[in-house]
Amino acid sequence: MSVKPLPLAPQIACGDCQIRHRAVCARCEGDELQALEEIKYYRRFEAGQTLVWSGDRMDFVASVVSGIATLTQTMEDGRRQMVGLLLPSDFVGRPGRARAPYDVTATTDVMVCCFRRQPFEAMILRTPHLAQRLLEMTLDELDAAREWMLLLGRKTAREKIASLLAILARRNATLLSQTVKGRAITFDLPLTREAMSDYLGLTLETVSRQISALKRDGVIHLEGKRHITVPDMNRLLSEAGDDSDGGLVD
Amino acid sequence: MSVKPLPLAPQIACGDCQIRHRAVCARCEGDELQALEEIKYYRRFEAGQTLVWSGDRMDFVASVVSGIATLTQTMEDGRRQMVGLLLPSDFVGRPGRARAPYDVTATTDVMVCCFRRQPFEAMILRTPHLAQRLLEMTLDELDAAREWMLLLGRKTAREKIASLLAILARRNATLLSQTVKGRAITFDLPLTREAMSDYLGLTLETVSRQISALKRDGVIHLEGKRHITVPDMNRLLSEAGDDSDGGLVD
DNA sequence: CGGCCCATTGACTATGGTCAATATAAGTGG
DNA sequence: CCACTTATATTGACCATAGTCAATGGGCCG
Repeated sequence: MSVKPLPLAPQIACGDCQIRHRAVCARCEGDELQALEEIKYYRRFEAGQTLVWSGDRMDFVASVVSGIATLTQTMEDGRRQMVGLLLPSDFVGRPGRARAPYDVTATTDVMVCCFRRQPFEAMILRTPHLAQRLLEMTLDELDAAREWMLLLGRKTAREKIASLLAILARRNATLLSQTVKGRAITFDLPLTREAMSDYLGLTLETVSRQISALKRDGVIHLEGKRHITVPDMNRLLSEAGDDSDGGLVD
Repeated sequence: MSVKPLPLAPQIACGDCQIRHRAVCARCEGDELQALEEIKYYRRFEAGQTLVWSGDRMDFVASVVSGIATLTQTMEDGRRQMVGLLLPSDFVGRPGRARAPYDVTATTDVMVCCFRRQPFEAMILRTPHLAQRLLEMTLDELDAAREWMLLLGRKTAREKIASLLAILARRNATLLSQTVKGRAITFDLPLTREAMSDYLGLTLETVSRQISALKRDGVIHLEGKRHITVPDMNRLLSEAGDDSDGGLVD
């Protein structure tokens, strides 16, 4: 794996930032935003690079600005489980904790907005807006983790794949503010089969077989290995084992 | 199921409360504590009772004072997955959310300290200590949920059981401030085989078989159905698939 | 072209699930 | 007090789902 020097990350003003209104900083204005501006710096990572290794010292916390990263836990014998999927605006790291408990890996090219940990921790204590937003985001992550526990513990391989595809399709639809109802949805898989298997608690062979099966059954169409079309979102959702419109109404 | 009127829950002053220094209220003093005192009330539930049904309106948030409760998700066809185990000092409910996303069930007799939701939400906004403590607790829960994802996605049935027993043993040891190293540990299972299976993503038959297997292999001793002795904690931990002393050093 | 990575597919196996019988303990009511 | 019921747990026989191991295919890049 060749480690090329990365192009220096551009410094973006908070006011111009794409994730300004969804990230930890969402509720900060004026002085508060200025204070964040002073302790932040950007970093870029290429697809496949590891941002942090489990057990490493972390001197920053960060927001994902663009791209997708994953949190994974690894057992001694090599079994791996992804425990988080980080999308733009998601938060990495924990105030008050110096060591990373998971590997953080870029699955696409990723840009993060890092805040030096010490000043950020101090800021949390005196900036209620920051703590409140972080609380809200953490509660959302907890909900997502619990949804994932249901998937890992009780869903079949086919349902697991359908659930993942549904999440990606929904996310893509909201990004493009397409309507999900009715019309076909199209997107690119940002994950390899192996990453999907780590996420779903399956082997990559099972992932591959189930994707083929969903294709055979017309639930999805595939172009190449990564480009997916979902002709009928409700069909996909019912394959996922959720109530047919559960995730859409909300 | 006969629904007896429960004895009225006693009103305890915050100063006398067992969980005073571990619950959401831990960092509140003086006026803040007084404000909490004014919006709180206690409720008791018997083993087996449901505190809240998924989808119900919840007009309070709460701290578990004593006993054990569970959070479970249920699929339409009845498959169930426990997504949280609530021990004394743990928090139930989410500020800013009116409907419960999970069933909350008492597995032993339970006492909770409820805070009326509206005033509690208002208090979060103006009491940084409260928001900060809740953030910390939520981050801990998120870590626990992620640990659980590794278990659900990647561990074998035997490892799952050993992991659960290890958690219960450790918790019991800390409660009694016994040292975990060396000497044998003894405790009662607070969960039925079925609840264990819901927690572990297994069937109750598999739970039963694996407990029998651990007994046969001398990893645990059983008296009756519920009383467990762990002669060698390190043995149990290595059966759980964690590094042999991972959870102890900390 | 050759090598590498990612993905697919097949044959076989193993782990845990299903269905069913039986055991055990704790009530409940005659 | 004992028969009866009910809830909880154990065990066995069989089966299905997903895992393992291995061969093969298809892009992409040097």
